[in-house]
Amino acid sequence: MGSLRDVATRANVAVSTASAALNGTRPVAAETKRRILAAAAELGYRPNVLARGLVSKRTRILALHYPAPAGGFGLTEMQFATGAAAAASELGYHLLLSPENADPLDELRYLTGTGLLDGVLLMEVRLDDERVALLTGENVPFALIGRTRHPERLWFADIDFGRLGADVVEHLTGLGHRTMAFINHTRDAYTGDYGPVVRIGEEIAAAAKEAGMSYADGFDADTAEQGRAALDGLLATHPEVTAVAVFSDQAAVGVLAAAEERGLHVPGDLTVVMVLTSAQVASMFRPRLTTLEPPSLELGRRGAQMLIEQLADDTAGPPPGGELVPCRLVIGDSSAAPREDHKEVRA
Amino acid sequence: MGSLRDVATRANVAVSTASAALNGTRPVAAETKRRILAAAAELGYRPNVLARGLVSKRTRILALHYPAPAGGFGLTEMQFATGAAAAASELGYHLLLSPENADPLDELRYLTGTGLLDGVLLMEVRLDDERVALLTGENVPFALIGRTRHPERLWFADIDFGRLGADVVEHLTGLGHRTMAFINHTRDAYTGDYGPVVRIGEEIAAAAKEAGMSYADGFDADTAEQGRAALDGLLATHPEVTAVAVFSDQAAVGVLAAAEERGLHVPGDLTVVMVLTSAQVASMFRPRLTTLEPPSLELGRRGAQMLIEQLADDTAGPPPGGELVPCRLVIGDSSAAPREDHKEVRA
DNA sequence: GTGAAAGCGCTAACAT
DNA sequence: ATGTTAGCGCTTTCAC
Repeated sequence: MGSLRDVATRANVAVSTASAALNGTRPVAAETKRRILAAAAELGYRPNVLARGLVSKRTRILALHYPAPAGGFGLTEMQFATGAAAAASELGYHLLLSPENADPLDELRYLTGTGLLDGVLLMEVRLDDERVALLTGENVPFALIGRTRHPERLWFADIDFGRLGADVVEHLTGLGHRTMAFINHTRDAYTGDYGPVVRIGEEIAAAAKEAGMSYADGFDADTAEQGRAALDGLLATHPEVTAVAVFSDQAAVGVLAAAEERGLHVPGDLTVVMVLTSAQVASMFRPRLTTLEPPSLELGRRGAQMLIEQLADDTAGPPPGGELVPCRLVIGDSSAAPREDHKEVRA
Repeated sequence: MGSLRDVATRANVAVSTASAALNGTRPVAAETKRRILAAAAELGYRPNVLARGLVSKRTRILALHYPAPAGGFGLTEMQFATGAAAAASELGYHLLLSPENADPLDELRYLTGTGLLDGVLLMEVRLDDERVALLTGENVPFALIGRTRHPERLWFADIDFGRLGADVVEHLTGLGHRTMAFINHTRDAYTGDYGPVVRIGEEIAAAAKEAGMSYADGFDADTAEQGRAALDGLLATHPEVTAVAVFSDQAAVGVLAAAEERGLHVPGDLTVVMVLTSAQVASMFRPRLTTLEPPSLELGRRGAQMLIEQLADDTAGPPPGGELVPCRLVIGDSSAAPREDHKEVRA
């Protein structure tokens, strides 16, 4: 298929000269270079990345490592991969998918030792993710999509949860709401240590408090049935609530159903907004739900870019506070001003 | 980090013996082998895949090649990647994401010449996909997720569209419907040559005809607005229709909206079923839509498995007719028997 | 059953 | 500015 030697022979130069001409590693006379490039083109020469990597210790391959999708990935998670692959590709890198199997840590350690990778991008990062210690120990460059509890000295791209909380609250107060509730994902074994579930709850609560809104939470739900129960429970104890933010797509299905069963019109009687749901999915609900759409593609992109940046420049430390990417507010038909006579209606 | 040489030294054997012991390439005395394995374990030895690949010409790396997502990938497309990566991983292979950039064909040719890949998995295959000729010419093993117009001599995994058509029709006739319509994706520059859009239209029409149903199509839609218009147009010319199948998620939003505006109850007055939409998405509609869920993960898995199979056994030709995977019928709240007095109601 | 030696295709000193 | 020489870490003859 044509090796560098063939190119060199055809151009009447030494292999090292051909290499230099093709890579710009050292000066080559214009005429010589021309001959080499011509020979390479005629032969359809493509460098062997294995040979190159073996000696140069750089492969321009990154791995995206992710745990076994507990209950299947959603669109959001998948877009990390697409975004990261696109960014990597644009910068001349390749992205290897590295799903978790039987023994996650062992496999990751193994993979990083094979010389195949220049760095690793970690997805679905948990607050105390063990992969961080492992990669640090192995001295493998890495970056996170998401972040650990203490990401101060790490490269990471994550959602700007602070801003997300503020945006939700601002959207609602802007409409005139003075009281709201948040229905989070439940904290099971998986999500209990999963950053977004923890952070989002904290940040919305903080923003609501700061804005002087009355705030209710603790009615978490992952399924339609739980969502229905959540709204029932919520209205039983907090009948004054005029707006509710929901994290889980499925829970939102139940919330809307429960509202309808009670004769509550959305958004007339109750404003419903989603949080971290894609606009595409939010627009499938009826009414179309307002959502704060996660910047999934962008997070994937930024993660890959940061990792490559780090590879190019060893001296640079991670950006303080990482990269925080805001969500986009996409207003649907599910948010409106609260009724003036709200309390009377419910009474 | 420990090379094979280090292992050999530590075990007091030659490198070739260490290699043989680790790979089972040739008989090694039990005691010798024990020492070698022990040394490898103590050193935390991991073989260098670049060096190995350089000499053996096999890397156990596959690429998943996909065009730039026109309008963004949906969940379905993304799951091909997850499924393929999982299957590859289970069989000891790695999957490289290879998104299309500026010059798709050139890049694919380049990549296959770098010695990095054992084979390529093609996604979003078009009826006359040029990548097939290129890979055939380059003599690179490949498999398709989807298929071309003439896939007879190719390895491919695709949806069983024949069965899909039959399943849709059987579901509807089973409920008592005698007349139906299909709202396909529109055939723009992209989808006009895209297999599923073409095949699904043909197969549903054929199945309906075979079952003696009266059948209407030609009202295609990709967006909610087009979906609304499609139902309006459909009912204007075919008021007798009692059931409609829809391909596009977004179009379904419009179809449901248009039905409601006309005071048509779903499923009481009109049965609506989705085709090739995930149950997860279908369950977000209200009423929950019946759908024939595409076997996306499975297609990804089968594609990767076939490719690996092909790699292991050069002599075997592709399975005749490829692998056809059926969709799963997930019944929601949107399908029911047609009203007895249907014609009177509309009149 | 084991060892010595060659070489995969390339980059990176080191000469000239 | 160009050529020569050494490997990178491994698999694979070929001897013994």
